[in-house]
Amino acid sequence: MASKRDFVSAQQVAQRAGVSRSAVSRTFTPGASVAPETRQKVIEAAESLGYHVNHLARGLMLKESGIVCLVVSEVATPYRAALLKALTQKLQIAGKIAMLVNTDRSDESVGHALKQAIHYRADASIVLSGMPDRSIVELCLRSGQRLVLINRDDELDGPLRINLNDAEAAERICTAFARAGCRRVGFANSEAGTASLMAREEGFLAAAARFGLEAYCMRYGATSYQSGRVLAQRFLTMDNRPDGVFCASDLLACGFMDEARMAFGLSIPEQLCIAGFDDIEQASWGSYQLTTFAQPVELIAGHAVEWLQMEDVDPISNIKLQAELVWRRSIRAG
Amino acid sequence: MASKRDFVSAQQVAQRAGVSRSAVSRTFTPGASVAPETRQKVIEAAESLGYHVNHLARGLMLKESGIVCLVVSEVATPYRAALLKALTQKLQIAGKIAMLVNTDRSDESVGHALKQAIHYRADASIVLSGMPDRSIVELCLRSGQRLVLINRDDELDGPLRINLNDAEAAERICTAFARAGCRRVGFANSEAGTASLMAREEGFLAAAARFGLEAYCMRYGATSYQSGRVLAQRFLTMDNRPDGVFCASDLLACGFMDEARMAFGLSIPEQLCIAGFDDIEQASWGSYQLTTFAQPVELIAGHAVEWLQMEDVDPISNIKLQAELVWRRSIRAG
DNA sequence: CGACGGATTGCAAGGCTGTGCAGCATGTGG
DNA sequence: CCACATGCTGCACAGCCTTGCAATCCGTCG
Repeated sequence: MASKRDFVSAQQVAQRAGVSRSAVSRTFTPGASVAPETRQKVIEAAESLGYHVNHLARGLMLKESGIVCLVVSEVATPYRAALLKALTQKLQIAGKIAMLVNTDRSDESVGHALKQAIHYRADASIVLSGMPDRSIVELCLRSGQRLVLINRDDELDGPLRINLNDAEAAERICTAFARAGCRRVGFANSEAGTASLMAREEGFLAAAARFGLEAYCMRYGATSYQSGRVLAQRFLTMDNRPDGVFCASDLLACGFMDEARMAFGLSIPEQLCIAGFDDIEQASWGSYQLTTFAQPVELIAGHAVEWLQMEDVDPISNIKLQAELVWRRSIRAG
Repeated sequence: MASKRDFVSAQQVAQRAGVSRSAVSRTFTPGASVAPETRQKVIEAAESLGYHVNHLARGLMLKESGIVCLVVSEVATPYRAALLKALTQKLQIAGKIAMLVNTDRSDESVGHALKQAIHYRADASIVLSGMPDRSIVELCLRSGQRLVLINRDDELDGPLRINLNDAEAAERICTAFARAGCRRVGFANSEAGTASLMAREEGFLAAAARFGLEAYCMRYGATSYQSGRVLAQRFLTMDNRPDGVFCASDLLACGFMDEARMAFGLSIPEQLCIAGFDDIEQASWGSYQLTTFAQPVELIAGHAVEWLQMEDVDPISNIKLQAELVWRRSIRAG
């Protein structure tokens, strides 16, 4: 196969157009000085030969590949997929191209991903999952690679860190539960232990304490639909089952709701109030009508990509965005 | 920013290790002849400097970039996201890296995507959505770029074409409906007009005719949950509403079910049988329990990636895979 | 002890592009 | 008609890597 590889080079175009190779290069470089006539000849020759500038060589020269590396685990998850979509779209508009690296959430594999980014001299990397090792982060920064961490810890300096007001959001849910007349509330979390997940948990429990509500917290498995069902089993078989449960993510919430209805015959929100986080598409589906906080996916992607294009950036850049409450029908009105 | 760009090169490693640049290169080329002692020195120097082979330059030399371009629209859709995940994983295992290009389903934008692939000298492109122009396909092939079309038309020669037994699957659903005692059946389709979608439609209608079932067909909007609801509205307000509906995709089916239950109070499968296609995660959720055909996502991805790695390939390569029926609870047992 | 073979190593070419610099032609103004 | 500014163009180099080829080194055998 490799033997068959035969792309047309600027050299050939130049020959065909009867000009120098530089002229070809300049034709495809915006702002370069080329006579309209020459440009025309070059474009025609390029067209007929099917020439396309080699971005590998170009990246080599300019030290700017145009590649942005997206580091993600669980791509198929609704929230991740939505964010991925927004990011790739904005990147394309900005003239960048997205490289996708799948990780298994282990920090080690995130490191592996970032090494790939370095291999391809990516202009930047955006991390949606896991937490890279400090040493690798430094390596990236040292080689002039921008880094964006979305909903990650914010220990490290250098990268842009985009986070949400998780704690406040949790507090608002707690308020809503209180207004709905809930007495005992619960927080259903996964064992992922992400910074944002933990912030929601702490925020919720703190608020519950302030409201004087009895509060329980449970963690189980991955942040998935299945875990939601298991958590429902555990919560709803308690002696004093809670009548309001905040799930750390919509997937958990969907699983929780299904289990609550089918295995326990509970009606939502009459007998049990539920809230989620993310506002994945399914949260709006008829069977769920889940009250939840919407991740401002477009905004996140927008800020990330905008930051990547800025000339100079502050070594400590933080962006805090607001997750907006989407009121549907899984919590009783106050 | 670009000014700050400063990756360490093989030159510097060589200097530090006190060897020639070739030695460095050979150290990182499997199978090359290097003395263990030299290799050790090089590796240490590389480690301490944070050297990583420049895949841009390497791709330039070898005429093999290691990049595979994935052309997708509606990335956030469950089936697409699942396929994307499987593909990126298999590609990573094969030592390739995935570039993701978002399209808007227009053939023109698919062309744009493939041009990006050419720019970066991708080893191959995998098209999951839309249908590229013949001229661009030829350009890709001419430059030695492999092409895989998943669930697309199969007019063009050169690319690998992976398809499913859509028609047979539709037929089996029709059989199941007949066994369940359905009298009037319907096919709910979107207006996307994809080859696979149309094959399901035709297969279903043909089978219905053979069974002597009254059959209706409707098409509306995009292949989405919302369209499913609209289609349900239209089907269920008919004078002679069907009692078995095959939805062209699971998303449509989920929307259809929700609308049927909530707006029409129908119980499934007692009063209405529903089937879908894709077996997205939500199809297995408690609220749906949808009987559907499973896209063999892993197999599709496996075959695609395997084909990419083959030495020589046939100009006409077709792979036909079986979608397996997943029996849940949206069709009455026969 | 000399020759020979095998393992390593360095040199230099080749792959493709962008761009500073100097030369060229052309046009303009005096 | 000449001096000068202006706008294009081509040359050559730099950027980083892989690899064929020739040279070198060392061990071993006759």
